Amino acid sequence: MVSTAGRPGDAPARSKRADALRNQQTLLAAAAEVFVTSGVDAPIRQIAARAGVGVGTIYRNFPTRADLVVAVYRHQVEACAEAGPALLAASASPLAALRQWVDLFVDFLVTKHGLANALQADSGFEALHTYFLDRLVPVCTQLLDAAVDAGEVRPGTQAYELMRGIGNLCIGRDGDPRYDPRRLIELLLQGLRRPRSS
Amino acid sequence: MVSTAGRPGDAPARSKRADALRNQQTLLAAAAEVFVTSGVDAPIRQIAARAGVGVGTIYRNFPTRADLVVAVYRHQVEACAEAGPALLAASASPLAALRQWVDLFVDFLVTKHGLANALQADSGFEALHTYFLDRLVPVCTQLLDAAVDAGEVRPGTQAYELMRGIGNLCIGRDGDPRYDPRRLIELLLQGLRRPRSS
DNA sequence: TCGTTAGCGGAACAAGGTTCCGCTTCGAGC
DNA sequence: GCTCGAAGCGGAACCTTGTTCCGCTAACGA
Repeated sequence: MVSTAGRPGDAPARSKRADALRNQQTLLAAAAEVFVTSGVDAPIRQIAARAGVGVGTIYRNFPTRADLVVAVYRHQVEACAEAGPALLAASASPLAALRQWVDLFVDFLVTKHGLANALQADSGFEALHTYFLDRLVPVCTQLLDAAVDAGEVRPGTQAYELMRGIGNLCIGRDGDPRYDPRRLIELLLQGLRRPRSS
Repeated sequence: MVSTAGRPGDAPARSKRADALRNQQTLLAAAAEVFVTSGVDAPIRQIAARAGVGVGTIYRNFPTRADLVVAVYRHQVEACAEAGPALLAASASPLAALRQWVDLFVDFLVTKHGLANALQADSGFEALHTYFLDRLVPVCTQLLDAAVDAGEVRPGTQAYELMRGIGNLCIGRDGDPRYDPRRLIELLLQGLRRPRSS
């Protein structure tokens, strides 16, 4: 059920046309965006349109929806992980970097929660989950520590706990205008700040 | 979102053609059967066909799928509750009655689990759940006690626990031939029997 | 530069949801 | 018992989405 395309890093056995590879990347990015705006149940056509490809191309690369969701998941974990240090280097302050990173992370959670649905009882889900933790907790820790070192954030919060809290805040929203997780998460981040005085 | 038709027992505000009322009952029974065999996501057409009505009739009575599922749920709880004493009176032994009742209960669980999905974050779900407990635990207790009194079943098991166990056994099966909850439940009931000797 | 073929787009088909309207039948009033 | 207004019905028609298939395009090895 899981895509047979190699894990990031290993060269595909051989032969794969350059445009096909490019398409796959475009597709992953487009799917990620559409998942965020329309959920993981978004019509295939919508994703195809966003990516500017035909639906056939999606089905060729990802025979089932679960394949696509898993691939996006990996892609997002990777992107999120790489974005951490990059944001830290580029941002004016570590807290700003953390905030931007959390924003990416929230987008990613849509896919993650959709994944849980799409895979249901499928095994291999746990493997993906530990992969996710192993990869992202250190990144979040790095951002958090930097913000603490810079004196922007009070010490004493664990990355795992923060990520889990954010994850839980993102549960169960479905376009309900009365519940916007991002608002709450912003509050959470505010709460993280080191008190002005003291 | 919940059907506006009155709860069992109260006369509808006024005027409701007899055939319409009859149809509604037929529909509930048909939907329950179809839910058992095809799950709560069964096509509307299939339910209409089973009931021998047009799809329009379903939409008129139950505008959304959730309405239908909720109505079937109530209907099933009621049927299950009423079947308890009836089976006890009609069966040769209390254990046989219990066994038949559990069979009804398992059918009902399909709807119940489907309901949880259909309603998701919808409130009112808890209300239905307590209604379910209040109504059925006493019935199950009665059957269980009768079987104990008849010496067919060892004492010491609580109805709530038994029902919950059965409920949990019914989770996550989806036509997988390798997992048939009814087989396990049968084992459970066997385990309930008073040891031959002693 | 050429030929092979991987890969592409999207038309065509399938399946299910939802709406709508002309016909049927109920049942209140007489 | 008969009449007639309208409640209620069935199912065709239409819409959305999933999935397959095939003729065309263009990448790339020779």
